[in-house]
Amino acid sequence: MIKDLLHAHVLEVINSLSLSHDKEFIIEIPNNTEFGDYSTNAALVLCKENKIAPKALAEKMIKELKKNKAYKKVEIAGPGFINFYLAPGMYQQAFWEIYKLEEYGRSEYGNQEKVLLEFVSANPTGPLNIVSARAAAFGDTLFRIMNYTGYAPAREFYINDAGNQVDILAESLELRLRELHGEKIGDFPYEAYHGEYVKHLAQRLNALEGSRVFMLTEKDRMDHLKEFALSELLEMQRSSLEKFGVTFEGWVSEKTLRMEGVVEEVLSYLTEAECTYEKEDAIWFCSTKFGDDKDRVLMKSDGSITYFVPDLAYHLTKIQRGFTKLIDVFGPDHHGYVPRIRAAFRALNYDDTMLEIIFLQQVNLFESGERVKMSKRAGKIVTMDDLISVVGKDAARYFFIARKANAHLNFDLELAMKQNNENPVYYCQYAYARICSMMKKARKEKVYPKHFKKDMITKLNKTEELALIQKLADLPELLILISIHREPHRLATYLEELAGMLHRYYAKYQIVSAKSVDLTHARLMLMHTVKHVMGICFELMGISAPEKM
RNA sequence: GCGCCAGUAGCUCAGUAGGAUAGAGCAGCAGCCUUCUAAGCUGCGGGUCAGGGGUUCGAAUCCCUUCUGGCGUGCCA
Repeated sequence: MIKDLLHAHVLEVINSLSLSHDKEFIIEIPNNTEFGDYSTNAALVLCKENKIAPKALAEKMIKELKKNKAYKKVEIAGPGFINFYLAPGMYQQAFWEIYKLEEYGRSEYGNQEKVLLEFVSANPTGPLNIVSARAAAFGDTLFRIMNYTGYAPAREFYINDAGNQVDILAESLELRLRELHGEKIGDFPYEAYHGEYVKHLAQRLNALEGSRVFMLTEKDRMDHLKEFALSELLEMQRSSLEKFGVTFEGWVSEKTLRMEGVVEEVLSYLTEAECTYEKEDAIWFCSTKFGDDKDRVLMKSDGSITYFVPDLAYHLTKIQRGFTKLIDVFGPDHHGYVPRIRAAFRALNYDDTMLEIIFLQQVNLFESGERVKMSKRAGKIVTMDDLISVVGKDAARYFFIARKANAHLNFDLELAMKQNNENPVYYCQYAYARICSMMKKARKEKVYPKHFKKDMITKLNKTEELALIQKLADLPELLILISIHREPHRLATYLEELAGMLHRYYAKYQIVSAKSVDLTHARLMLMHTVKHVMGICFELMGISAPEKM
């Protein structure tokens, strides 16, 4: 918000000097405090189009800028930067604006655009693993921040409850069930699901229905087993996600889509658009005409359809439901899939820029320095529930949120189990708890003001205090940038920086002191606001804000 | 082979509409608790931003190229 004021002022000066300004200049906070509180590259950026040397231009602008008394100092530096040193009054004014807002940082930037965020969408053939946990933390946090910045986002989980994998699941369950009834089944098939959870499912079904399933015909039995396994596993996934603080506005079932006939519809659309052909008894989509590197099968030679068709149908329903931005959060193994979906959008005359895919890179699991390969089929996975019970929801969410999407992520189990302060979430939460503790003390010593008033602010003039205010002032713009670039990890960085400033401030100054009540009031007002802003950040990340630790 | 993503301190990672002396946490070393919580603070050490070239006032960031790693390249999902 301070940046906006400065930007407007610089623009005003540019206009008053009748300079052309086709190129965009920026206001930034220099990483070295010697270069002022804020700085602009305006003279460097605009010198060419105005045919004037950068330093001369900067001097000219500074002369005008200095007419505003809100600056302590405005000076030229380096090749032509203009550095601003603000008088405390400007920070204090900004602080008052921040203090007054209940939902500080909320904006209407997104214009209520309907955005569909699809993430996790794991096969319902087993418990959710660490990779899904990463997707859940990422997608949910992005949802919260977009919502806060004026978009109208919705979270959705696509349930892959039809097709091959589910059949294999049912077969695996049947084998375990037979085992339970004393049948010798020999080696468990390689393709089948080996995880312990299948045994648990079998036990549960056995307890409920005994051997009744075996009376059914082959087809009825498979359908029954499928239905049972799916509902159990889906519920398991839903509850894991809920424990992780993630809920979805929608759960869309592939099976349901198929029953509604949407899939045939899509096939007919593609055929009408003359984008399909028959080859080797299969029906193909000529996706190469639309930018894919090979054509894709829609219907296999055995008459069944590929995964692609219902998934495309699903994406089209998103558009039909009025969403104008479709964001898919995918694992890295799906990137080869994107060109064909885009191709289909183009083939059907949809704007494929509506579709945006975010790739989360994989999570590499380590155990005592050794890379562990995970495989759902082989039953070797670290589940999301394991993760939550071992490191806790807050630490786990933070761990995933704090890293940008397209970076590989190394996860060391032993390290996580130590549950030490390796995870910076404690650093942030501790800062919050410390503020609460100060307030408690202030109340106990009866120096906590009934109301915070504007004139208290003038006592805030220490470098550290103004720096804290500057940091607070940065949040609204940051949240918008996070929404635009889909980079929730930057909020974690912000929170760590804010927490660090708080810790240093705390160590250097006595906040609560009965000897100087006015100063205490002013500082408590600052603490109150920092706490409030940190609370907003925690909420946006789905992490709890502890009153004490 | 082709395609996508990545390579920044001992480790895990920030920094990207190009900005000034590349940052943080952990680990290491040395200090700081009779005073608001030491899950904290202060200081020290630690770097050829994978290598090379280019673009320009200016590059970790943009372009080209080489190397290394991961993933993809199913009538699987």
